[in-house]
Amino acid sequence: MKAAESLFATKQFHEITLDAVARKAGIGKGTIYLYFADKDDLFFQTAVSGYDELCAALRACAAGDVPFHESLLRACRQISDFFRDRRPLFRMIMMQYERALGRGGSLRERWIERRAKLPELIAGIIRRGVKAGEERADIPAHAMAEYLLAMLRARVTELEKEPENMRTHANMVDLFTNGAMQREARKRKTAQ
Amino acid sequence: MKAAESLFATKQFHEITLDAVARKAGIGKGTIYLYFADKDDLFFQTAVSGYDELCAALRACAAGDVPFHESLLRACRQISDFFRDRRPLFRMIMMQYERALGRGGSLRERWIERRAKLPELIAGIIRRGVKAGEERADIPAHAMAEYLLAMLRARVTELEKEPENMRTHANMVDLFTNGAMQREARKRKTAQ
Amino acid sequence: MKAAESLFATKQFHEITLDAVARKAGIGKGTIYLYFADKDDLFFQTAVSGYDELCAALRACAAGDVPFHESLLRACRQISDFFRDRRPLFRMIMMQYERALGRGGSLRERWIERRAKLPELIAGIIRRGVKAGEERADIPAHAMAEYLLAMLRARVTELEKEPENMRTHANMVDLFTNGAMQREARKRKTAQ
Amino acid sequence: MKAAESLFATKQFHEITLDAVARKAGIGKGTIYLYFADKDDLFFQTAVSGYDELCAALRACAAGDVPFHESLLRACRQISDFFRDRRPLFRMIMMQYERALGRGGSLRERWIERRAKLPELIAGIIRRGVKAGEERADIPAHAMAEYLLAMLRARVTELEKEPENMRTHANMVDLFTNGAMQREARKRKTAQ
DNA sequence: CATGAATGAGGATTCATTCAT
DNA sequence: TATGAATGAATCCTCATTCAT
Repeated sequence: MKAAESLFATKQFHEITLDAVARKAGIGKGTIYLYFADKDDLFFQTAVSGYDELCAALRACAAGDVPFHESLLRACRQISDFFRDRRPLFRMIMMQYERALGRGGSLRERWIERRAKLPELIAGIIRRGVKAGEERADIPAHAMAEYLLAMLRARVTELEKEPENMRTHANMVDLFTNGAMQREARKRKTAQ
Repeated sequence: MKAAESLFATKQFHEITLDAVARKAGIGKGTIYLYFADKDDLFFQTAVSGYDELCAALRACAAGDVPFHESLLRACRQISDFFRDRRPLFRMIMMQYERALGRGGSLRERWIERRAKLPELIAGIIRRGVKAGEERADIPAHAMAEYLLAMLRARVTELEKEPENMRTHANMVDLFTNGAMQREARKRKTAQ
Repeated sequence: MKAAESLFATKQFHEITLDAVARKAGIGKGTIYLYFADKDDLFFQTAVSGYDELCAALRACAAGDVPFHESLLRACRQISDFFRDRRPLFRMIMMQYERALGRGGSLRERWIERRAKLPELIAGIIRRGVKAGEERADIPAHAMAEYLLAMLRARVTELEKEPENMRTHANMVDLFTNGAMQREARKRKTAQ
Repeated sequence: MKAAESLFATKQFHEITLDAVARKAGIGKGTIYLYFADKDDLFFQTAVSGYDELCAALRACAAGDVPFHESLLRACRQISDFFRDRRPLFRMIMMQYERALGRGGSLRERWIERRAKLPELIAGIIRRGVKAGEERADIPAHAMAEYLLAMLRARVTELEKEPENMRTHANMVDLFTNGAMQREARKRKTAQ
């Protein structure tokens, strides 16, 4: 799986041969088929397993008894760092998502189910904020979680080339928390 | 290109044969090569062309002289509707992005350049808000644009199955504008 | 098909590569798949087509207005000669028969149906003999046909190495017609 | 060997994996190689061993002091019953024959030699008939044996689906003994 | 003796691409 | 300009065979 992941750094799924994977892993080609049903399965398992790693790490770090806002910030950092260090894995996960969208079948189901865990973790944190009366309750927590994750994704991909200080996590989470409107403008509106 | 796009609804790039494309398009297989350099090019052109369509439509609709906030909302609706109607195209664009990430080459450059146009359009709208003193200025407009687009993407994909009233555009834009914090909590904080 | 047939002279089905077939036929490997569904199909079609050739030839020669006994002898010669000249084809037909025995499916049906034609031709000749009161009627004509064909097969395979004069067609047909019992013995029995 | 034989009931040689054989036999895959040189050898030995069984059984039953004609009938029954109960073995033997035809090598020799035993046994019985003046002497006994065996084969395979009373052994042996010609016709001919 | 994980040569099959018509 | 038959490189996958345990 590590071999597959590392090769995904520079190539697309259909450009990676199992020959190459086996060579990189230092094992025989047939050996792959002892542990994976086929090429698809290898990539699916790799994505799933990496995803599970992230969730586990996140859960571990979210366990601490920290204030809600700090908790959210830490989770964002954790996720970002994870994908910064393992960019190919990030792409593999996106690929599985792509595949799940395009196609029916049990694979789709399995992935959808797996994928739900990360937003659920974030939603859990947000729910704490809602309970504490700090976060708005008119939007479902898991929807807000998805929006936050999407912003995170944008930070990692589209804003990748941006200077770091233009896209700090604090910055991003502040945008998520306080919104895009200027303070003064809000006061005016509230005053009306 | 239409044939390619429609086939992408249910298949991955490497599962779509040019035979199938030609059959669907009702033309000879060789004919494809009269208009496209190769398979990659066909898909690249298709994505680019669809993307340009969206940008053109967006520009047209953004041209009107509407208040900033309304403008933002309309743009979001436009983009969402476009991709709702042309989901495969959405996936093709994601794929080109994937590809651009993974690989160097002129294709990458060409795509990155093309892709910048949509966020730039949104950033344009946001800048109007900043100038009007309505939007915060501490985060670059194009970063905010990317964040907003990411949220939009989440709405189309991850939240697809959600009941419509949980994820209206108004709702989403409100989250983007006013943030996740509850009003009362904000008052308290401001008061401090 | 000719290439496949000729390669079958010295090799088993699973020892013949499509590479070899294509090379022998002087065509590209992919071309085979334009005309045959897969390797199995190539061999099936080849056997069927050869078999049809034999049947056609046999029908043509059986058309003449010759006395019954002579007719039978000629048919035997025709079949023997055909398979003598095309031994690999004979083996391919046996193989299809093997396959049809072992496995269900439409292939089995198709072959069984095809195969029936040759015995039916022979049975047709025998029936003429029965009608003329020359052949016994207590055994169905097509059963007798199968027995005769089996003897013919033995002549071509098991008795292949035998000196020709020990296994002439006249000889074999005489055995089939008059049986293995000695004349004198029969007289005795009849006399009883 | 039993596992190999039973798998041959529904599959061709090249469709049977040693994995399957080992699983069926309830032993490890490597164990096969302790007793057989390779896959070919396993199937060869299985065929040979089954063939030897048949010959042994036949010899045992032929030993009794029965009239010639009865002896022939019994032998036919014995062979038919044997193959009726062990159809896959029948196919394996045919396969070895096929292989022996197609290819040179010591395997071919070994098989040809082995195979000769069954016709030889039948020929032995027939020779008794010839000596007793009951069977014709103008065709070598072993050729007649081959013809009879071929008829037997036809009964088991081609005529398999036939109603039993159309293809009794008595019937078949009668055809072999007295021939296909009608009694009356023979009288006429003899009278001439 | 028995095992079964590991191997990698080997082969069927696919499909982007070409080119003669 | 359009075609689609022909191509063969490329690749997934199988499975007989080995060998360390």
